[in-house]
Amino acid sequence: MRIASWNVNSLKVRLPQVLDWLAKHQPDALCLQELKLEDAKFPQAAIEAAGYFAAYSGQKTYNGVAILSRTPATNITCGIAGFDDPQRRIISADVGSVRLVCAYAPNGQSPESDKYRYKLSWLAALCSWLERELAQHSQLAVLGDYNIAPEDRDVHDPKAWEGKVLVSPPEREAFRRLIELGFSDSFRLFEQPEKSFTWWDYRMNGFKRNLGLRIDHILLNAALTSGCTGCCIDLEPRRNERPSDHAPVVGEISA
DNA sequence: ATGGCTTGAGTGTCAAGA
Repeated sequence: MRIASWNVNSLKVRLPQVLDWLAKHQPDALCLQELKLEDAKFPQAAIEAAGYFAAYSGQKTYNGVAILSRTPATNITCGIAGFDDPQRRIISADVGSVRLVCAYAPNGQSPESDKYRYKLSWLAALCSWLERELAQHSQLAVLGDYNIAPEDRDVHDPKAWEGKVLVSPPEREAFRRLIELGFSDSFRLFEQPEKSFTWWDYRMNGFKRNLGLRIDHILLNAALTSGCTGCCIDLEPRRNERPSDHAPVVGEISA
């Protein structure tokens, strides 16, 4: 089974690229973040014409998440149970035998910001919720934009980024707590090129100079980890005209 | 140098992203 995650930074703008990518890679499931459109404007017909079902939770202008799948998703739920949040950042569903969680973590803006405090409380709520989800699903994968670069090797210039949002110790600690629930960072199960990133700033030719961060991740529970045969970042869509600033992450699991 | 691009909103120019 092929599963993938992609922050598209506006599904309206990126729809043709998403359709191209689906046709080329034929994933069993694709988790999307930052749709930036309300549900009434979700391009359901175009997705279905491409051979995919869609479960989505959107809002105007900001956030918004979706799970596209070749077979219909079931048991669809939105949000983090017990965490009241108007921001549409989580959608979960069963696809085949696997429970998928599509997540878009808050950016946090800067460590001094109220948005940073919201990010940390959101991550804490995610952690305690996923602990309960792990107990209820034998095969659980959490895919998405975590807005956290877990280690210095996930940062193009660790010195320049030290203490900043996306790499600060409290954020990395929150990511570590997720892993310690019993997940693997599937990308690190395999040998990977140095300076592998999933996001590059639009400004200053960030992609061409590979000034990036690895902030999009596929986390797998133990059962899925043992059957994972690959995880890679697809750089190709980042070279498109009008690209998203994020690249897709693709995982291969036996499920 | 706290900028730089891109998007959505809305039709000026700003908020937000990362």
